[in-house]
Order: sequence, then C-alpha cells, then structure tokens
Amino acid sequence: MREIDGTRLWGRLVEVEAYLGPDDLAAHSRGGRRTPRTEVMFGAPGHAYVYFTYGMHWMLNFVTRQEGMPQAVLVRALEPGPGVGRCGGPGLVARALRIDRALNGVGLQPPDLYVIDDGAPKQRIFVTPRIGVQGTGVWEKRLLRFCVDSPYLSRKLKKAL
DNA sequence: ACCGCGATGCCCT
DNA sequence: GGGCATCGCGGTA
Repeated sequence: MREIDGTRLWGRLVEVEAYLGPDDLAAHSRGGRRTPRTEVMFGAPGHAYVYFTYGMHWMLNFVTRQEGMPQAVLVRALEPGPGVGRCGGPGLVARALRIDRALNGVGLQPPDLYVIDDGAPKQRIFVTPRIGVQGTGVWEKRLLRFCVDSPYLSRKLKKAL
C-alpha cells in the first residue's frame, strides 16, 4: 500500500521470494557482504530494501530479520488494485507502484509504503524453487518462493507450476 | 506456444 | 569490466 498525494496505490501480495543471507548464495548479502547496496538488509526489520538491476528495473524487498541478520523478501507479483497497472513480475511491481531509490531504507509505515491485512480470505500457499538464481548450488533447489493461486503471478512462475 | 536477445546503468572485484 | 533476484519484442512453430 502507498499513499501518494492523497491517492492510494496498492496491490495484494500473491508471490514473494525469501533471500536468506548470509548463508544463501543467491542473496546479495551472501557471505556477509556488507556494501553500500546491501547495507539496509543489515539494519532493522520492517524496512524497504530497493535496488536497481538490468539497467532499468527496481526491485522491492522487505527486510525481515533483526539487525545484523541480512535477510529479506522480494515482492515478485501483486494483484493490482484499482487503477494500478500490471504487477506480474518484480520489475513491474516497482513500476506500477512508482517505487525507486527514494524508498530504499524507509520504514514500512503510512503513508509512503506499508503492508496491511485487508481480511481477504486465506488461500493455500504453494512453494517452488526460485528462478534466476542459477549457479548457487543447493540454493537454487530450495523451496523459497511462496505464492497463492492467482491469475496475477509472474510469467516465469506460471511456467514453473 | 516457446525461445533468444537487446536494452541499459550500477555495483562490486 | 563482467554480470545482474528483468522485461518485452520479434522470430519460429
């Protein structure tokens, strides 16, 4: 959920991935790498980790663990709320919700960026391996992608199911 | 439907 | 200087 100039921009979480640094070889924080980019992940939970990749895409993550434990959840797909564009993929999520470097490190609270339980019915959660993490040994097989059955999943995940 | 590839800039070695 | 937690296009079926 975001509130920009009094208007709400939101989507319902349908697909996420966990990155379990420092052990996780697919995580930016693997091996305890603490760099200007990964710094936010080493901080307190409940903050946004936003990074830039492929020269054009921003990725939104939520820091999840206590200080010093650099783990985060990547938001891969949302069911778009009213007036929100397609969110089926992490790059599209950031574009649709107008997320960029300005949100890196911010605490998850209104109005800028936050998460709520809107009371929607609970759904069964499916797990699959993560994609785009080749070359990470056992970590590319771990079931660290979590999703619900939804028409708004990312393209690659639909393929994996 | 599937696959291959180019875009494009920043991070880290 | 290599590679990247991606996306959409254009080609082949």
